[in-house]
Amino acid sequence: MRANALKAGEGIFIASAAMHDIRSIRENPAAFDAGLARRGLAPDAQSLIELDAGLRSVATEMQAGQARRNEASKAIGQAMAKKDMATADALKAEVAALKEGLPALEARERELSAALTDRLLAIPNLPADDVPEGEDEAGNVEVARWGEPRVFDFAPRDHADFGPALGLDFEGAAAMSGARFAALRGGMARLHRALGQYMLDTQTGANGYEEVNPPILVRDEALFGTGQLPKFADDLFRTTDGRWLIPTAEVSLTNLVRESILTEAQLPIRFTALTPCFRSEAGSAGRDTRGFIRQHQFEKVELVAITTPDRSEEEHRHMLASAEGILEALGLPYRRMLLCSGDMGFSARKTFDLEVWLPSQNCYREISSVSNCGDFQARRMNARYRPEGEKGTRFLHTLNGSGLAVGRTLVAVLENGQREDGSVVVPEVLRGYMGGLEVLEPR
RNA sequence: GGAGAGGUGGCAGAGUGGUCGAAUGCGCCGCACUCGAAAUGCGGUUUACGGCAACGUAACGUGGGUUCGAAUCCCACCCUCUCCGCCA
Repeated sequence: MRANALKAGEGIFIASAAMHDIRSIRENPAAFDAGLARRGLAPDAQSLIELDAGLRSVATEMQAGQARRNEASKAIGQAMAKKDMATADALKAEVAALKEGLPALEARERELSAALTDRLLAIPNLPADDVPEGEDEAGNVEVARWGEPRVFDFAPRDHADFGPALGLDFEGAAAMSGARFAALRGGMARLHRALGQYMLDTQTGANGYEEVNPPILVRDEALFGTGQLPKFADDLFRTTDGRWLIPTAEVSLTNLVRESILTEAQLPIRFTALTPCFRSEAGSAGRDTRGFIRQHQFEKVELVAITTPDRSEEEHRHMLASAEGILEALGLPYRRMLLCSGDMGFSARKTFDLEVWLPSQNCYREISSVSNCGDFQARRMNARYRPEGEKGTRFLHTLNGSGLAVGRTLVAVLENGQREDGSVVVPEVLRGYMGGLEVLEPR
């Protein structure tokens, strides 16, 4: 039992309710419901539209009342300026009567507006048209494969078995922190560091991402913006002062543009960061309990792109290539999966997962997830840009992906590079980061 | 942690209960003048929501409250700055 669930009224509810655009739902309810259906969700448009209609009728009535009140108040001011107290007092009495029902209308309007916002905040992004139909991961489509899984002349072992001899210390970490923690020691720590540095250097180099060292403790608003809240509070760690540990640097990097209006010339913006990530893993009891695959704390090099709608597909491809390049440089076989409508994360409209080959499990395991969120997060964050030669503003598109998860990459390097004697070959591109070390030997 | 100051339009900056969505300056856009430019003059220049429109409503950090009426008064929170303390 976790205590993270936001109590009613506790959360920060974004004032200018953007998220899903109620106007477009109103104009095309069938398309909205069809999108929900692809997500495996029940139709909701009808009920949202009724709520919205109720809200607008109350709002109209409220505004009419306010208009009358404002008009009379002005007249009172004018009368008082002329020292005509009799008229002023008469008007005051009149407005007082007028005002009878107004507070109730205002309260009702607030209530309905908050209710609509709450409903809209809890609805996931709708899948893009080219996302395949499917209920769960069985519906994902393999779209590419790179590299040949190595043929072993001995039975490849699980990293959890041969890792400890190389400095992967589960017991020491468990003694102080509990399950799902590990301490890396000696060459293992350095290999992990080398991986992170190599990834960061590559993303900031040829791939054009700006390095950021962001906060990893954030407030409610940030998590509402990227979509972890309000629905997934139980997956997160919360501090005693009400902040949250980020589950991914996507939160920190994307929120860098919250509530801002960018010029088209500033785009695209590409951010990368190497940060610790924290996840409660509340819903994954029993899964991946052995080894370094699923930890409460892990490091990840995150990629985030902020762009215009017409360029977000292109940016998605670039991000995918940026993540895949790391796997290829490390010589790790992987496959690219296009996630089906039922398996995508809350904020995504289209996601590719990269899965790396793990010989001990004889299968591919997720090591990166690269998503185009369209304008979904931008609406929640109120992040806009000014199109050149146009008057108003439009919502940005945001994308995020791992480039890559450092801990899982370490696992892949260990397992794919293991030798029968329990040593591990250090990939060539990392050797410069390891003082030229070519092989990690058992201690 | 203690003490103090402050958050107003793209920017600077006035406004401390009444025709204030907000003076003035800068910037920006248009027009005039000019061969052209500068200078000058005139006009314009926030956003969101509802409405076919006329128009209405809301917004002066955020959220509440007082009042016939709030940028202005009260409460809470957020943020910035200055000084002191502590600290990697």
